[in-house]
Amino acid sequence: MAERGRRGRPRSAEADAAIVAAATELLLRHGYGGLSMEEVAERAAVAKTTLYRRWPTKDHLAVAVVARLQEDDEITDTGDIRKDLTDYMEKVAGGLNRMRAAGRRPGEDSTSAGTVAELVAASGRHDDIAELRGRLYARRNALARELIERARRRGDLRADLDSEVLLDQLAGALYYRVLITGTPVDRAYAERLVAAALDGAL
Amino acid sequence: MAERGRRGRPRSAEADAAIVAAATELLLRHGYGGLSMEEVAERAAVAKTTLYRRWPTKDHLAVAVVARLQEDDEITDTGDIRKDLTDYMEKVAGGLNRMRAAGRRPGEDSTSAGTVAELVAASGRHDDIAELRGRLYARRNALARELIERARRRGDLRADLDSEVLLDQLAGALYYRVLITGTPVDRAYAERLVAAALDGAL
DNA sequence: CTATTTACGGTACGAGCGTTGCGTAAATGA
DNA sequence: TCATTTACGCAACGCTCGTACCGTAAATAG
Repeated sequence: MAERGRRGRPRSAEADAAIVAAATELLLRHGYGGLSMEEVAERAAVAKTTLYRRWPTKDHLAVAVVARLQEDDEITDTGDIRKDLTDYMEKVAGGLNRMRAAGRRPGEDSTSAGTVAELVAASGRHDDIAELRGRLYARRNALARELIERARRRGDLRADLDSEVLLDQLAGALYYRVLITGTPVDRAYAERLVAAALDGAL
Repeated sequence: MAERGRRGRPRSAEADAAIVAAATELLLRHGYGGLSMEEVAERAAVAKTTLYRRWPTKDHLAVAVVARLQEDDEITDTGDIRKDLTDYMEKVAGGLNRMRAAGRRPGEDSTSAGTVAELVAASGRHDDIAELRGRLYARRNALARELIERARRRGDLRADLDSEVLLDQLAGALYYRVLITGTPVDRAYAERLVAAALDGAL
């Protein structure tokens, strides 16, 4: 049986599930450094070679785990561009904060970006991960851009708007705070951010 | 002789210089992954323990190397806030691009952030590095904020300006492009960025 | 039923980070 | 001069990532 046309012994779905479960548990509880391939193999009751048959490196496994945790946030368009952008920023911030919380024991290491930074670094180490992440961001970006475009056509935004830079500013500020400054981001900050971007500094 | 009050054998300044030189060479030529502690020790003609006596981890050594490479860019105030901010952004981008180029052979891995991302991750792994970087950014941030504050008092910027968010937007967009998007940043982009931040989207 | 193909488990290994222990070298203080 | 203190070189080790090899298990093709 198995998949039509596939020869040989099929991959074990149980192993898949057990590995991902163990890896998720370790990553969330002990952070990126606490995610040990040998520990995952032992907890999943699987040989280490079985891990590497599915994911070529620990980075790839970690990316797979985090990708599974990120529900793809839809963008809502209520017609109020200020509210829509703020909601969108809040969703992005939520994803960041969720990763940011991984592997942190209370009181310890309270300002670092931990897992988020490790995943960014993983993109730098492996071209295929960078490509994957690029596609994800391109898709999300395209959605947000449509939102902006509609608002612009309604006349709610200036006609000569640089939507690429606008999105860089918005998302960039969030990532900058989480990754570089180490400050958490909440809805209040998202509101200030959107206000600044819309109203300008002059 | 040696330092007044210091007992025992003094640290070798030659060793210091040789280590930093070897580490810089390796980091720039082969990137973060190509920076091997044992290779550094061998090239510097020094025992590995001598490295670890000075820097507790490879991350710390790498940070020291990069910090030495970053000339501290002064912020100039010509009275034209648009120009001053653009110049400042260009300097920040220059530092990023310099690190971004490290360890990349032509044609290979052309979109990643490499060393920049690894250093951000290093901040997440070690509290003392995060603190050090925090101080550096706070200092730089304070200078930029003074620049903005002066412009605001001149009446060149709106009175109710959120200068914290403005700087997050500007620097954030640069880091976002380099780290997440993988796009290089140049003066033209800095101009678009400042224009968008000053003029607003409405 | 048999041959082929692919997955699995287990072990061993190389490479790199970081640590430990020990004998030796270079400085200071009495 | 001699004890003390700190740095150095060297070798060995434990840990983790990732790879190689091998015998075995589970599927398909004929």
